[in-house]
Amino acid sequence: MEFKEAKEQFLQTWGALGSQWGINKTMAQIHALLMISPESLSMEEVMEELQISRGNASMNLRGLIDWGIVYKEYKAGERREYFKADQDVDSLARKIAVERSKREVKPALRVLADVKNFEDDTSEQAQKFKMKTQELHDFVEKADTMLEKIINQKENWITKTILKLMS
Amino acid sequence: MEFKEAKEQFLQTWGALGSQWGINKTMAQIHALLMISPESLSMEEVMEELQISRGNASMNLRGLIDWGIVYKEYKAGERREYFKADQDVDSLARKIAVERSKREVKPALRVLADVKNFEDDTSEQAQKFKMKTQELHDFVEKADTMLEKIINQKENWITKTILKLMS
DNA sequence: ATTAACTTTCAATTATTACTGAAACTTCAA
DNA sequence: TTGAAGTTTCAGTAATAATTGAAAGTTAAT
Repeated sequence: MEFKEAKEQFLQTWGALGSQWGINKTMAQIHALLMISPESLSMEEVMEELQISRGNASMNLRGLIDWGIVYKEYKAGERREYFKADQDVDSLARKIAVERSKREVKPALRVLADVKNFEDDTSEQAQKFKMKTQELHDFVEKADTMLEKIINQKENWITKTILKLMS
Repeated sequence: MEFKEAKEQFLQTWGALGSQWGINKTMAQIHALLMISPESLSMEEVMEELQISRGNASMNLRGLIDWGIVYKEYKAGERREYFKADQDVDSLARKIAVERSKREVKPALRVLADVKNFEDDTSEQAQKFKMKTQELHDFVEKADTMLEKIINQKENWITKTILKLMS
């Protein structure tokens, strides 16, 4: 395998992994590309490497910046903007987790908490419903708390977590 | 809010949460429906409650059975098959995690491990690439290991994990 | 062996999500 | 203040994923 080919395959794989875990393919690929590039890249270069349109590149770069894992860089005397990725893999994962919790889990929790306040209904169905939604709410809340605790350990959170779990 | 309405909203929300986390909407909804039903349900009943087609119901029920979180039940003297969900929320989450790791993470790991065996290339690009893909591989592997450790704690794995993390 | 009750399959359709490309917008240098 | 270099926006289009529904398949009672 040649380097170029390896790079290609890596970008593909990372993109697929990303889209399975809630980041869209292009976004994951751009991030991966910036990760492995020694120098920051211009939008033009990103478009060229990944064979994507200007619009796509622009939107997803902005997305990455919004998520706080990619930064703009201005080179002296250059008009063009350059982009570079946060080099720290840990912080990437941490940011994704926080973001997804905020956007998806928290709103769902609100609904789950609310949904058991229906008008009195003593049917078996209604009683079981109340019980189960409560259970699900508690479960999701706990899982979310766990995730928060894990990612809030500064530095090497994965290693630290593994160690603690072995005790 | 009436019970019927509450149930409706719950099924919607749970479906949305599911699809964001890699189970398709209908599958998540069927599971949720079975969770809150005091009795096991026939395919007919599932179709009726969720307003979905026979094909959809059949495919997703099978999917749930494949994932090991829903079971068939045969009632004495009845032709029809009934379905019931695993009542334990914990085990549901555990099974999803295992399944996704197997289907998505493990294959990606193989690629990440492989991708640095390209023919000699001493360019800065290639060196950085080797380094970063190694880093990503180790990261993903660690995260996967962490997940395994978490879910392998029998009973109340979330609670146990939280406790350990507080130490 | 037939048939009624039920389940599965899958080609066609529909819904959802991502991507393109060109026009509009911004910025800065002359 | 003009225009060249660059970026953003977004309506239209393409790609992907989920769903339908009808036909084929299965099962078991008669």
